[in-house]
Amino acid sequence: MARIDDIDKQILDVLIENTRTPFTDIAKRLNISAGTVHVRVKKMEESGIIKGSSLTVDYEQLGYTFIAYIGVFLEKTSQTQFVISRIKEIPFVTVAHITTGKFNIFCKIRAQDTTHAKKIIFLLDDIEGVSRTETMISLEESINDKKRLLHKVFQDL
Amino acid sequence: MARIDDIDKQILDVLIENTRTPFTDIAKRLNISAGTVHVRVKKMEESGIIKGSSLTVDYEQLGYTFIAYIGVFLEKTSQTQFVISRIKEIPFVTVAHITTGKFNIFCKIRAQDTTHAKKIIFLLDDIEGVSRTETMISLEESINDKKRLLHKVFQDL
DNA sequence: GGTGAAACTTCTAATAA
DNA sequence: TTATTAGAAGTTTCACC
Repeated sequence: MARIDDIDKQILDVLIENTRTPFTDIAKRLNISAGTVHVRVKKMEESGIIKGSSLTVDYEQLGYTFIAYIGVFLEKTSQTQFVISRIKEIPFVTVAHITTGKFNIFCKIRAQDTTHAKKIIFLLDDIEGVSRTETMISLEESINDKKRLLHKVFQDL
Repeated sequence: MARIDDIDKQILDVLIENTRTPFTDIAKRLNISAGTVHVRVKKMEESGIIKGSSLTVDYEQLGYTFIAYIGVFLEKTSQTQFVISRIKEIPFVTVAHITTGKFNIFCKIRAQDTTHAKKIIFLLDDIEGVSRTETMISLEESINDKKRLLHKVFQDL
């Protein structure tokens, strides 16, 4: 666990909510100087705690309305890394985990529609070492909130 | 599908990679003026295509090393919305979908360790209407790249 | 470490094309 | 719709606590 103090945590909290919050604003809120905010952010960037920033985009408006989770079964566990490397080549697979339990690998895909999704799933099925896949289509993305966790990062359950 | 043109797409592409890229930089790359970038970004914010921005944080460094996916089985489908509303109250559930297939609801949790995860899973199990849950622990997050999709948003398969 | 102020860069909004 | 421009705002550096 990186050693960051309470000020750092508060800075993170603000920037997680909105990356573009001016340092001068943050400084005012936390009663420190903008220079201090700047130095601390820079340090967290250097230490890798802050990995980058990204826009939150409305995929639906861009025509990407289809989300599914796909469990992947392998013929042999030893093929895991190979299959992962092949999955990385498929666009629209946005998340993939090696998991315990039912599946060997577990992915999330985002596609335009069912036809598009079918193509992606077929690509997955065709990877050497994949015995079969199991698809769970999302009917509604009820929670998807990076901020949810992040605001709670330092809160106990 | 929102009507955005090629310039908009290119602006999105840059900002998705790094929200803090100066508009003057983007302007140079695309051979347009910074004012134009500004106007276009503003429009995309107003239309909701740009929903916000967030820091990408290294959770591992913050002590959150445990990721699991949890499939939730309900006693009756009619309880779905109620259960979702209860799940929303649980911190550390970062994603939840209503799905077809095996499970009724499908969540992702991020926790500090197994003890912490156990508490979260027990909270889920205790929700009225939940008959049981099935946990898949992530051994490795091999792909988690918002940028992966985003850069490909306008690419065909 | 933190501050405050100066120097520099970027943003924004209004105007003009 | 896009470009220009000037004033406002934000960032960064640095000498000094």
